[in-house]
Amino acid sequence: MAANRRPTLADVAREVGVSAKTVSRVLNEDGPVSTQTREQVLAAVAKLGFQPNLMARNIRVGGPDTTIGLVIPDLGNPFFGAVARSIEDTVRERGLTLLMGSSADDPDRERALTDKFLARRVSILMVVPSVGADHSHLKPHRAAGLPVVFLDRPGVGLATDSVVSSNRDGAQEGVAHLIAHGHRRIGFIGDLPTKLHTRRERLAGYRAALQEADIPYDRALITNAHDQHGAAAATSHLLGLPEPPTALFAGNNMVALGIVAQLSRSRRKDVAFVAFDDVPLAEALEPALTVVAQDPEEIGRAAADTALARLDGDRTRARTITIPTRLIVRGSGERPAAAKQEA
Amino acid sequence: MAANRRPTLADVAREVGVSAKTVSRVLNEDGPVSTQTREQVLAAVAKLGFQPNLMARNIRVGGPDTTIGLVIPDLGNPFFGAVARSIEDTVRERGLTLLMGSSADDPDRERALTDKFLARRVSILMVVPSVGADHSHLKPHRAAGLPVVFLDRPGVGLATDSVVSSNRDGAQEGVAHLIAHGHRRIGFIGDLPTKLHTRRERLAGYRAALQEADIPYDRALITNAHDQHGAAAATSHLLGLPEPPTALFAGNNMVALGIVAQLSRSRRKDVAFVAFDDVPLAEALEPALTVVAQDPEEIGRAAADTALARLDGDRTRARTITIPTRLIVRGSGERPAAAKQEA
DNA sequence: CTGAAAGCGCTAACAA
DNA sequence: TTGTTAGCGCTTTCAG
Repeated sequence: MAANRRPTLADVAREVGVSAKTVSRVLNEDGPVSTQTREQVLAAVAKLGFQPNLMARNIRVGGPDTTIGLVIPDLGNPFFGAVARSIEDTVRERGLTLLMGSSADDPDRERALTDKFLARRVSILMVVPSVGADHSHLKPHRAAGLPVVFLDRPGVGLATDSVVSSNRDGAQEGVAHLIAHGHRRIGFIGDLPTKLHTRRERLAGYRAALQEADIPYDRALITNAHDQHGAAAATSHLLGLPEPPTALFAGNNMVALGIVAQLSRSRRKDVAFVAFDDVPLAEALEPALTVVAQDPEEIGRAAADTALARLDGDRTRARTITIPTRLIVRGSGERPAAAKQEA
Repeated sequence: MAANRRPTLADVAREVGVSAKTVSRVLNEDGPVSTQTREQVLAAVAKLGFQPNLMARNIRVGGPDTTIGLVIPDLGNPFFGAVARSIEDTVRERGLTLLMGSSADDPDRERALTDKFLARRVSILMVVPSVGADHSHLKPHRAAGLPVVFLDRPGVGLATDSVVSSNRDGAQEGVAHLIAHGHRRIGFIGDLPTKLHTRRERLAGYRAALQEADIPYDRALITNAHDQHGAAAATSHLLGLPEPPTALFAGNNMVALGIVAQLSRSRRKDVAFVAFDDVPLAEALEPALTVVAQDPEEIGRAAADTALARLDGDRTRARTITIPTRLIVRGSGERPAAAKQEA
């Protein structure tokens, strides 16, 4: 229990025989200090192992803390990991540190996290909104100048900046790719819960592609899955249908992993496949996986840039930034459709 | 510039017509408060949108902040993402929030981050040590009761808890698997920089396996790579050798991705392959990828449990916890060795 | 160039 | 059950 108190500014001051304010001046390169005392102070700081208490400083200065609060669904999901890295890279030179937490897509956990972040007086708040979450409680904070940015999905109850992928267009392009290769029965495995913005948008893109090609929409071909395991089950289900699809479209990276695994296990090389969001080793699969790639780096950078601009006084109206996706054709979308396709 | 000051405890108190301390009591469920005033206070809190300033509270209470500082090499690496998730899951119920930053394996950045975390008075500090970093500056903090845990690698200059994988044994097991299938020339592609603890340990395991089988160690078969791209180049290099290896061993997940990609591009199905650390879709590759799997969940949990025990007063001596790895045989290690193998 | 006093938002300790 | 005073560690303000 050697809980010896950590040294304070006063301790350093006493050590040198100056006032606390002088030490403060040295440390913050505030007012003028003689080289003489500066050296002494620095020496004492080193000797005592003094670390200024940032919380005390912030309290006094009154400004926000130099942190940026980030709420994502899952710290372990590589997509959000990549977004977080990009945010950090962008804000680092401004001296901001990341305060992170995962919501597990639960509105209550999301609220608990944002409340904690607000209590810490973060400089910026970024949230991947959970389904069912309402964000009107953030209104006064935004009004008071706190930059709030929604990531990956729009928020509810608060008009603020958001950064999303071109979900609808991207999905449409991916499905059109399958259609161009002769497929007319295309299974869709989207996110769960089905109310998820990304699930809706990507399904809309799917439908748009069908419509464009005059292919009727068959509800039986639409399923959803929350994780890799569920996606594998959904794949089995779809392929076991009386009139099974000849191609599959994955609504996100986790679903893609599940589909690939299941197709591999069941040795179904005849099923064409396009995934939304890229996955590692996509190019090493056989056939290589064609994807609609998102751009997590750009999403993170755009979010951070927008937030920093707000911090710098940008008071223009809230904007939604859409980051383009990119169809990467690698082969899996080109497996021939079954012979029974109609003209 | 509507920078209207955020409401304080005093504002709430004034609104209700009570003292600040009474509001404080309500919010912290401290001393007794009449139901009457409690209601009024709560109403005022809601009306004003008051959020207690956690920094001010911490200053006064004197204790550490309810955060846990975590320094990892790269927020985008799924392995560390999984570790972070596990840590968060373990500490959540204690009310601790994650403060994260990536060091890019640069000692200076690592130091900058730990200093920031210390200045914030984190409750716990967890670090994946960079090569070349010295941690003796943490000594007084640890002595003062701050739990410090090293992750994935041991730290330098500070005796404290650390949690690592069974790198040596795991690598030995993986390489022995290749040897058991007839391979005698096995290429090793490890981490960069070569001083990395994991690189050394895993190479030691590689050598132990060779020795066990009386296979001479050939330095020409040892390379290293920092990322996927470098690993692909190293693969080409090894396979272009006058006496090329018939099997490869990957020193980490990123290297594994690079090797798989390169073998795929060059259509080299004849090369056997085992990787340290699992990767997504390993089972869907052809052949499926045999790996020495790490257990990031368990690493995170062990680290968090240890740190929490320290926080609760555990003063036993520093321990190193080794989390076992597990050989997952999926096929890629079993490709037959080239015919020219000697007895 | 340096110091003393006051105060940031909150809570511990002691009254009332 | 409630209020008052003091002070956490730091910086601002104003004097020396």
